[in-house]
Amino acid sequence: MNRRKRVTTQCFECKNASCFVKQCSPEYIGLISAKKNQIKINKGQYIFREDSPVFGIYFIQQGRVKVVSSNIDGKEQIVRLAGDGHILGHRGYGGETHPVGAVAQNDVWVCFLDNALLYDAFKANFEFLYAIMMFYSKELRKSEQRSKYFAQMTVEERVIFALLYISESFGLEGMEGSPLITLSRQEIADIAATNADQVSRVLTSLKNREQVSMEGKNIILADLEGLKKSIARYTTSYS
Amino acid sequence: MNRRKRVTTQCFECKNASCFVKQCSPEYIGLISAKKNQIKINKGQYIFREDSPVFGIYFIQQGRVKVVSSNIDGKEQIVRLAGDGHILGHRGYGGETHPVGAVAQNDVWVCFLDNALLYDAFKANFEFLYAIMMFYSKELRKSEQRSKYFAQMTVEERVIFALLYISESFGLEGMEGSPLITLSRQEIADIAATNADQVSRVLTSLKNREQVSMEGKNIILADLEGLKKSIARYTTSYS
DNA sequence: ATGGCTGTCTGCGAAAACGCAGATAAATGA
DNA sequence: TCATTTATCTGCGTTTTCGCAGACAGCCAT
Repeated sequence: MNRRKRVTTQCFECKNASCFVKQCSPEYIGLISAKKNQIKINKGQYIFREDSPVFGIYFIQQGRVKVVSSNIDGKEQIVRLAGDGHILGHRGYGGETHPVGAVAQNDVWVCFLDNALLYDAFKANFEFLYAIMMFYSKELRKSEQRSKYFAQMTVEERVIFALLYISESFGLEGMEGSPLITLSRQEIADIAATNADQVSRVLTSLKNREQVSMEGKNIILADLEGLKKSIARYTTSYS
Repeated sequence: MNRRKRVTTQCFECKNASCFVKQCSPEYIGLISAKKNQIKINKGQYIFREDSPVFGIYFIQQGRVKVVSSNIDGKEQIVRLAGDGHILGHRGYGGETHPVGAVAQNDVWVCFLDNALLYDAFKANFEFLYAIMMFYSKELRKSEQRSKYFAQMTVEERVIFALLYISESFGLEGMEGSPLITLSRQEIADIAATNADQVSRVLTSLKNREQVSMEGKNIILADLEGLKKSIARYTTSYS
């Protein structure tokens, strides 16, 4: 279903410094370059779907991605936002199927490494495997921290958290350089674990307090510090 | 503060088959045996505290442990229950401090491997590092699955989930072989992300439906299948 | 411009969950 | 054993959150 296009960027000439593949030895970087599958996914398309079999892991070369997981009623929940240098599909690695799906938020270029290639690379490159393990460790910390926060926060606090998380993940700028959020009310709700109605209510309230302003239907975080302060009792990082 | 006692069980004579250390080469198992720190922690004592520095990882040889994380109001949340062969402190590995604390639920024996020993063992034993990475991957899946479920479930469903989780983690048996739960209302609440009052209410309701019965203040899951059925629309595993 | 489509906002009633406080039961120590 | 402490249960009023429905605004194609 995805419209996929083969392109050719060798890893050693890739400008993405944070890519995990860079942890491998030069010879292996060459091998991975040759064997990897570089794919372009158009905006709105799935990179992989929930419950699809796990063939390998994706490394984001460029683009913005949302990782989603749908619940019983078919409603979506956004588990994570990912950008350049991040990896995708690692949740499923070692399992049968992907517990989540990944959707391109704009045009995205990813490098796909299949299970066999990955296994060989892990075996031959301690630094690579170790870096990926550390990444998992960090992801686990963040995941549990987040579920701890969400269990305590009110809807308003969760929405503010979501806004800050989005701005930190995607880092867009609106007029006057303030952080800009282009996701829909529903998508914000999917992050904040609530519904679009509540997001609207919170936004109205934040508008009245002049902590956010609108640019069309996009949101500008006018008073970033004020927003951060209102959830500072929980945390200082939003990722 | 902990009352700790040195004992001496060599890894190769340890009956715990699922210990990750078994993934290492025979020579390394010997080395770890010699360098590890085997400790007994008495019931109720901390194995490590939240926010304490990370010196290494603990491997549970025998015993039951609850992993807790306290929130703003000082209330505790139980993140995980762990038993024989499980590891502790891995959440903090790679970070500065432990994001969680670990408390012995009964007398516990653990083997402590410090950071330097671990790093050497990882570097020299691909299978060991790979197994730990897979463990992280699985933990991440479970953590996110759980927070997804908890966002959707009602209080009653979360309490039932907690009961099933406890019985699966600690596997105790009461009279007639039915699963037995010895945790307090407050501890159950700490798992189900609610408070002790609500747990009481749910238990009363479950008693009326004859799905659970009491043995003193302990809980017997009289109708295990019925309980499972009532949350089957979410999941079939509770770990 | 016009009509239709989609996304957003907001008022209202209903449901869920909470917190408190008093009653009751169980466990502990002298 | 009895008294004291701790844990559990339950009723009630309050707060939070939700879901629905109608109003409104912006965007697109004709």
